[in-house]
Amino acid sequence: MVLVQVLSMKFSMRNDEIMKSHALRKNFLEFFKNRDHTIVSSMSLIPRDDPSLLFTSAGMVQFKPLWTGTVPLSYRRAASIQKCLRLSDLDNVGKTRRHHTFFEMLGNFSFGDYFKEEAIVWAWEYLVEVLGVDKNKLYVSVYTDDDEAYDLWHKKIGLNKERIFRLGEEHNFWGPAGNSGPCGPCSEIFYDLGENFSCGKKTCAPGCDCDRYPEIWNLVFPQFNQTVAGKRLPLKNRGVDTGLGFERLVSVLQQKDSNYHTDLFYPMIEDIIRLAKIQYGENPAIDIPVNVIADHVRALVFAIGDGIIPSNEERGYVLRRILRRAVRLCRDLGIHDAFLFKIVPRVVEMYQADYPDLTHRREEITLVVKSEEERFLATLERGLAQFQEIYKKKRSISGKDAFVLYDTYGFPIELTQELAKEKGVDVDEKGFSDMLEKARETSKAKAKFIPKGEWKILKKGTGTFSGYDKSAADTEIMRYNQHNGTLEIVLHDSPFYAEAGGQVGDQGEITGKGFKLDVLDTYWYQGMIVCHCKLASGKFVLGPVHATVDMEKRKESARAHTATHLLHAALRQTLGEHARQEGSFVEPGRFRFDFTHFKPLSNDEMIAIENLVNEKILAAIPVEKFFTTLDEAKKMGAMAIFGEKYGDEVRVVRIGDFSIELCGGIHLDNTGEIGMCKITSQEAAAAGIRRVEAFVGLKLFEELRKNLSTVKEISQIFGTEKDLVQKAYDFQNRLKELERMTQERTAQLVRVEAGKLLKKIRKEKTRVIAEKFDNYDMEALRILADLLREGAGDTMGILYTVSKGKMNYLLFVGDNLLKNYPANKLIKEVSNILGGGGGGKAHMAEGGGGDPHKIAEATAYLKSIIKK
RNA sequence: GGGGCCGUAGCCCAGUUGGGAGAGCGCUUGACUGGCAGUCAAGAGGUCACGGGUUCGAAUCCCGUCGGCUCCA
Repeated sequence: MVLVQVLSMKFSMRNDEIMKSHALRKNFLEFFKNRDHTIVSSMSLIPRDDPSLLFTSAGMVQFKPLWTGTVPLSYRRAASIQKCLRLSDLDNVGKTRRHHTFFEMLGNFSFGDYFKEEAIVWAWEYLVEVLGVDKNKLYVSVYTDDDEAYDLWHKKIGLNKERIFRLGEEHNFWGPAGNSGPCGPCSEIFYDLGENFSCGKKTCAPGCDCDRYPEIWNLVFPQFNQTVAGKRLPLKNRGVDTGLGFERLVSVLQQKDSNYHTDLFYPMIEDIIRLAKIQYGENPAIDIPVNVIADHVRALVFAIGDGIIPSNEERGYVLRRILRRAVRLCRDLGIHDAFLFKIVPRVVEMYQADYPDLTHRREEITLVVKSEEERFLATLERGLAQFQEIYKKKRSISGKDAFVLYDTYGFPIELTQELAKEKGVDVDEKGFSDMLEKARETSKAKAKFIPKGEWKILKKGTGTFSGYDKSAADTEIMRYNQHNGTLEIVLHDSPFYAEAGGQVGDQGEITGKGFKLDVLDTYWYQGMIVCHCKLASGKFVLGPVHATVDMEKRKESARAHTATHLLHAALRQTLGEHARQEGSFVEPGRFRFDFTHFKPLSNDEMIAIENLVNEKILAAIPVEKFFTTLDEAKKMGAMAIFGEKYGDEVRVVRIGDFSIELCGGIHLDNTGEIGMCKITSQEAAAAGIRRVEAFVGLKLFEELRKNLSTVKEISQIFGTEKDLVQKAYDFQNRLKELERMTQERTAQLVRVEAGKLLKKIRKEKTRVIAEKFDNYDMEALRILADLLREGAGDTMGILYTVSKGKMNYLLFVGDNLLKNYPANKLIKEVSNILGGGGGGKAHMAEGGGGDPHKIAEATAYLKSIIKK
């Protein structure tokens, strides 16, 4: 039976159709399905429960807990095609023919089932028998002392010794994805593209960095579990983890000399060269940027498709970097406007058969890419101006300048170098990279909270979540991790809900013999629910513990969470089916909700949505929560968000016939418990994505009470409850009017006063005056001083005012005296005498403080110096 | 999570080491012109993001909060 299947497949591979990537994906999964493997669909690029991983970076990521035994096995063999995103090769992308940021990884897996023999036999069989790959072009490697694998290749497969290489830890020991987890020796299969692709070194052989021998299939034999500290412990379900690089495989089968010339990329490249009006395949200086752009756009499409939005932190930031790198390369091709977004529809078209979700999100992805491109172009423009400024001032660009441009203004170092070259100056590259390195160090030194200490394992297993039905538990600690005064704790029976689906983790306390821990947060880590705790009292000792969830906070969280479901349904009903959830953040009493919609909500829409939500609250509809299969849930019309679940079982939350969603979060039993829901703000979260914030329950009530009491207070001030807004405007206008009038009057008054003083100065022929003005502010004194300076250029004087026991004074100096007696110098002496402080400009200075009785003394001083 | 830069009129921004809140564009009104474009003149518009502190005095200095940009993890 199996044989027939293989033969028929082999036959069909002669057909060109099956060499197309789409057919190949199916073919691979079929092959392993026929060998009793469960086909598991690709996980999102956002790993579900591993905070140590930024992206799904390998096919095995979603299976990690299956080897360590932290999750019960629902199958022992699996095969998958996994979307992956890897940043570690970013700089290699484009330089080689085989590195990518985004790639698909085909893989077959065994968890405590088959081991090296089947893995090797099937891999060989699939490549040679089914796909008809020329076995004379294949080489393999094994780990230094892995004789078992060596013998299998040599004796079982019959491979010549010249074709088997023993390589060291660097090549043939597969470290864990992230900083811990399953790992083990591996055996790789290489394809020889021929001498044309060789680096030409004598040492060039499988494992070489150059393009000649791409590693197409890596067969890993996980048998250790690496701890954070780097210790390797035996793995519970040792097995097999293979990764067949899809792009490389397709390239071999379609007999292309580069991954970029396969049907996984070429249609994009055709678009790029057509739109940019350039020639491809003649000049590496053009080909390489084109290839990289194709790679990056593909990565962007899949990442944004999985709900990641370019931003300045974490995953979003990585995305931003990828996009910006592509935009910069566009400039090398002479493209200065937003361009990448034009390629997006092609990617969707190429991949939608196997990734149907992309189809629904095409417009959104395009828009996100476009607006992010435009944003970066603006950043570039700013940086360009900044560069010109620095250059104009200094005629050179130091490493520090380059770093500031990069670090503060986001201006790529490559562009700085290009611009500097045009100007004929050098950039101190070493100085730049030194500063970057230093910045990296300081950033790393204050790294974040992922358990850093060593896990102490008291009992094997992951523990379970029991908090759907209860708020407290008597239980025991399965493992803990103590580090710098904080404790990470995994409970056997955890009533604490771990952060997921936008709902924040539970808080509460864990008490034991003679100690109490505050649970500050709860999160998922490799299939385990971990409580982040701080010792509140006593001394932490092992033993039975009592765990209590802070139910007040949780109830308010549940209010907010159930309200998001109502809001989601209300948005779709009011705005249309396109209003899909993009993400949410739920905390006690309030929530944020992002959804796709292309313009701001109007006032009417907002009211309609709020009304609908509150109607459903007042209708007190029961909230049902139950587990079922994914298929069954979809049949019921449940909306699935990005969440990925193990196995087939999913949790459904249904609110009458109004809302049905897949959700693992904590919900109320009845919508009536929400109390009330009010949207408090809306804004744009990204292009095409709106964000609203809302309050619910007690927190909303608090807010309302605060607002009402404010209004009441204002009413009391105005003496009426009617037309408060109009009243406020009236007051404001009246105030302005009065201010203007006061100003005018002071000006008049000051003119009169100035006239009097000028007359006095002329009459007395004095050159130093000192006058006190009650109820004048500094503004009036300044105007007065100006008038005096105009009328008497040979005079200086002190004008002062005393109010509330405080003196303020102003020293002015006439134009003819300016040079020899600048006011800002004199005021220091004067202030010394008076006992205050002051400063200002040459013609006028101000000061304050001090003793008014000493004004005579200060005047005498001024008179004394002017005589000199 | 850790750095850097920024937040001033409707808009783009200046504000020189703490001492009169400004320019340009836009807006309103008036004048010239048969009308428009244009020119000239006058004018309106600012809690200097917010909250503390230092000071006789803060847009300016210090601390905190919020928001934007940016680099690193």
